[in-house]
Amino acid sequence: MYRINFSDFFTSAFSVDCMLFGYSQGQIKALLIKRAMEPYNNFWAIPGDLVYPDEDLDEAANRILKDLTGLSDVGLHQAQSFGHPKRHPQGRVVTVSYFAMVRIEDFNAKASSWADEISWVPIHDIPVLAFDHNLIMATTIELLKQKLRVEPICFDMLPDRFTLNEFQQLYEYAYNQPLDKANFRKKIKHVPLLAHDEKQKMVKHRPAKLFSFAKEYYKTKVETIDYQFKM
Amino acid sequence: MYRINFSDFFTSAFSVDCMLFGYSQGQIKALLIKRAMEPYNNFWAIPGDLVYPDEDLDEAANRILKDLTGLSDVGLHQAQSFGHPKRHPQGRVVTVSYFAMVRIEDFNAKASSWADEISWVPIHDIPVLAFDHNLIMATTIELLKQKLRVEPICFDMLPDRFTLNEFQQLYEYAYNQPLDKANFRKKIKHVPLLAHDEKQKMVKHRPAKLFSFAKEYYKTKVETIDYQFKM
DNA sequence: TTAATTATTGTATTTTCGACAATTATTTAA
DNA sequence: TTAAATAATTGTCGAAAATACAATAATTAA
Repeated sequence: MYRINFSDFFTSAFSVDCMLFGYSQGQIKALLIKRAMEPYNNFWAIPGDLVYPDEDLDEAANRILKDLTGLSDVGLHQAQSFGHPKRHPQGRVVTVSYFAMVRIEDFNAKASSWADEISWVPIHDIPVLAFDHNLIMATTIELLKQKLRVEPICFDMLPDRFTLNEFQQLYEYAYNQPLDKANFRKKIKHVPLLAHDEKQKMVKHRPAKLFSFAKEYYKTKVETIDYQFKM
Repeated sequence: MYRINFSDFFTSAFSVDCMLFGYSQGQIKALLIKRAMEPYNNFWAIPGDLVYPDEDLDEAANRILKDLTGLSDVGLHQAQSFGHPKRHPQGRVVTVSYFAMVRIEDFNAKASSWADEISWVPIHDIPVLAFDHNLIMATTIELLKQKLRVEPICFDMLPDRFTLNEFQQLYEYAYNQPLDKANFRKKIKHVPLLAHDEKQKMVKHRPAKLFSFAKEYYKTKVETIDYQFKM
């Protein structure tokens, strides 16, 4: 075991990568930015930034989110950390990845100083990305899918009022397999939904009833609802 | 938004905290070390170390594990990262926590340069720890419990040959609730176990049959076994 | 040989799963 | 105004799984 000076350890930086997921047109999409600087100029990338010396990781993730979208008070989930010594060409940068779910329609994500252009890309069609961002993306998408099974976080992506079919289609897209309508409705019967009188409009067939997620009620009852396979 | 020099970001260090879990006497235990240096001299802590400049995170975790126990080729799971600016009194240190499951009987963990003393402590009786290690411990234990539901990792803690009761008691301790024997056996009927002719010895009652986990078989079949609640 | 102890297996009821069928409400085109 | 088309919604039924509880079997210790 070799020894180096204590101070030699304090020569790295860390960053936070902040993945945003949304749902539109039957697809779950991730927000990508086109880099406007070296390294990897013009590559698509996950939005992220270095963490400031006096910032906690969660704070940094929130700052980036705010910068990019104007949103605050969004539920951020920490995913994995990545630290290959060569992952960043300009020095040792360990990155912590976060993800959050948002309603794409609710706001206009804005290209900030670090990006020219942004784009919502279906998670099944992610292009080649800068750095090790393809690895980060793939790992984080797996985590998202796991959480979708266990926590009712999909409602952060759905519009405030949604049809049961939209709800179902989100899961169909995530797991890439069709689900039976009738059975899906039985499975979600313990998820607290509010039924509205309002119905779908502008559709050329029988309109579906609209529902919304009873978030407040869920919070008080969360302990008693079992979303998880139990051993 | 304030601006600082690029080079000012490269002033932090990384550490890896490496939690070991084992199972003995009906309890899931975590390995703690008693620190033999400042800061937090004489406090119990999670074994960990700074990451070397040319090391990947996983490598560092493996190195620590090897140092501490002599073991390599142990399945390490990354948990969460923690980065409060004040979490370490001597500078900015972001830590990535890992955990692994081992058989306590299989080896003698040795106090290394950084520790006087080590101890296996039941996860339900963790004392006050150095740094923010109580937070790290609690978070990681939750993650362990989650993984126990979803992946057959408990066998890394059990002896090579175990009784079905030992298997069951591990889960009872983890979730802190009694389980019905007959029903437990039905639930695990799709877990690939090898039954041995050998039986328990030195017990003052009818000896139980011994089983072992069919790891190789499991690896080939893992795709088809569903350990998880499916939406 | 018997009491004590724990392992192991079984049964009966309820609940959920999974595939599919039937019915209902609405729009659009004839 | 009516019928066809489309999709929403609800229902049925057998199979499988979960749950509660009971019965039986195998050992040891006295």
